[in-house]
Amino acid sequence: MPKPQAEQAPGAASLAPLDPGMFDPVCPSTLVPFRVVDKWAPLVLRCLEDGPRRFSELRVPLRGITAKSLTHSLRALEQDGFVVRAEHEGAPRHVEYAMTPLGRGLLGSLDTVCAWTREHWDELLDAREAGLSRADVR
Amino acid sequence: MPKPQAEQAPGAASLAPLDPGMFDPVCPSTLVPFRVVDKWAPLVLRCLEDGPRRFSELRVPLRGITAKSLTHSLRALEQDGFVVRAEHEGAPRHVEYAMTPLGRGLLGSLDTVCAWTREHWDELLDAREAGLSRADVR
DNA sequence: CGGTATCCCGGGTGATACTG
DNA sequence: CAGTATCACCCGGGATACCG
Repeated sequence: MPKPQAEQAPGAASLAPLDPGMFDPVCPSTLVPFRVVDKWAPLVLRCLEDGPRRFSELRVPLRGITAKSLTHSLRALEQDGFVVRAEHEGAPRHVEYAMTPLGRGLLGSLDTVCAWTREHWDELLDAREAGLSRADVR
Repeated sequence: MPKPQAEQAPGAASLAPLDPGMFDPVCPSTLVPFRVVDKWAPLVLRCLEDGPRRFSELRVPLRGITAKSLTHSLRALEQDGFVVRAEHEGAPRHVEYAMTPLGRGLLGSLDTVCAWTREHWDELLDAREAGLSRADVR
């Protein structure tokens, strides 16, 4: 485990200074990069997979997300270059969000995790059940 | 995007009911499985990569983690079957934590994300910088 | 050594209302 | 339609103190 970096406040996953190459055990954002830690961001990204979507279109599959949270995630994803915002003219207003190549790449790499999860789904469930019953005993 | 499942409180990532195969846009835990959302858990797992470690040994690389948080993460990882706890006898007390095959598998799949991150590090930094300066303008 | 038990704080999240 | 503004709440996480 290389070089535990000194002064990195954990939790400052979003705009923290970043250090290439090195694994910093204190900063989750190096392990699970950037917005992945965010509650909604990965899901928002996923929803943009098949093409650009409008604000209100995004709210449908992400049931329960508030406008505020969606705005927040979109802004964050935009700042990190995973998503682009395009404002088309006309009334009523029309705004579209789309994935960038970078966003697509991130999503792709996340897919391998998803794939692993699906592959080992039964083991995961079993292990958890076992873990829970053991917790009962204690 | 298949079947948005009805009643899944987002945020209940840890012990929520899980649905195999399907992608549930409301539950982050299907995209980023289980403990990955947790702040420390992935890092704890990472620290166990090279072999079993004791409680206090884990606290070294994870600088700044409190005993409470470490305990919490370890318990969670244990419950989900990613880690095993072994209590050896003798005074002073001696407890060791080790990865299970499942844990190793999860970590492995996470590694692909890490690899992607490292590969695209420069792009990530550039994109973010661009995003930030754009944020200034607004 | 390997933890618990408390207290406390900040922010992430939601609910609701309002606006260009 | 695409958001902002405001309030309010919960709880993850840290600090500190204590225990077997």
